[in-house]
Amino acid sequence: MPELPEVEVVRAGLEPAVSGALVTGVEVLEPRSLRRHLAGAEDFERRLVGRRLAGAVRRGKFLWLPVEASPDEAPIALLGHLGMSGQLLLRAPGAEPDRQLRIRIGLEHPEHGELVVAFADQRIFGSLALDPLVPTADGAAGGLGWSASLVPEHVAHIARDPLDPAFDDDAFVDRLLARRTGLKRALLDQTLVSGIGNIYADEALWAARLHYEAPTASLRRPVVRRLLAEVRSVLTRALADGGTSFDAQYVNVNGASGYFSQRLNAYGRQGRPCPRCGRPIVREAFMNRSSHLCPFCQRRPRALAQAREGTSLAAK
DNA sequence: AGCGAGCCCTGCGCGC
DNA sequence: TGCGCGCAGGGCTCGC
Repeated sequence: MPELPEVEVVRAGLEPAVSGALVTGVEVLEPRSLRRHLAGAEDFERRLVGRRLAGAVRRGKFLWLPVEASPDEAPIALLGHLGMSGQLLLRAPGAEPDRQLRIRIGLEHPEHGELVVAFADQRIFGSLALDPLVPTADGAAGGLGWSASLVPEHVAHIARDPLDPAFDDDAFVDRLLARRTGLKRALLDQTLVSGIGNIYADEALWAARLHYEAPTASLRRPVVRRLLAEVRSVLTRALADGGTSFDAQYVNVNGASGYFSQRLNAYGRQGRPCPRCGRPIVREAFMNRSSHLCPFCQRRPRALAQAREGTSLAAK
């Protein structure tokens, strides 16, 4: 579910509440939400309770809360990924349990007093884990929200996102042009560029008038640069609106929805008019998901169209 | 290198 | 009303 803007809203909401807070208790209600913490729930709880959290950091769709350094342990962080339906909520200690509550983390903050970080997740594709921090490959800060050049081990292979000051535009363009794949597939590849999911890929492609199956190798450099600018633009605008909420699945740390769904031009708008040309937006199957596009504004590349015709003729 | 398939899951809305 | 189906903001692993 949540893509970069939604995860950033959550990070920004957590930051003031968790920075400097002591972990007073951990309650694991659903062990499957720790599937990426291989040592299990008991280990997770034992190593987290009594530790102090140092902030909230994000790279792409990954979020982590660094644990304050201890003299007898290598640096670690509480790593979270929301998957398709995960939420991190800030609650008062006595509050009613949230729907699909999986893990509760009790905190004592020097200024804000007692509070609870509740991890709720309908589909259990998301997870929390304690992960060792390792140095970043480029020496720059690990992500947004913290100056240390450290990143959780399980995030080390994830590319920087387009809102990261250390994102290298030229390197991204070079790497994308070197791929032999379809354009949307490349945008969704978190090892090439992170933070983009199905919604913002469709929105950026619509804005740049590019077809999702355009072969990456066929593109010209300025076209890729323009696409990157559109990616940044849509991520930034969505963030300013508090993210995209279609239902109660995505909410900020206080349980409130974002408003960017009202500004979507292509995603989820099949059958409705393209805001640019008025012709209907269509939905097509793609990677066991969907792509939404305006077939007029976003023409299928000719070489690909011919190949398709060839295939269908051959099939007859 | 890249891709498709399979897997990890729950719950909602729809048509019958 | 009940049931089956398709659908959903993600990502990891494996075999080809």
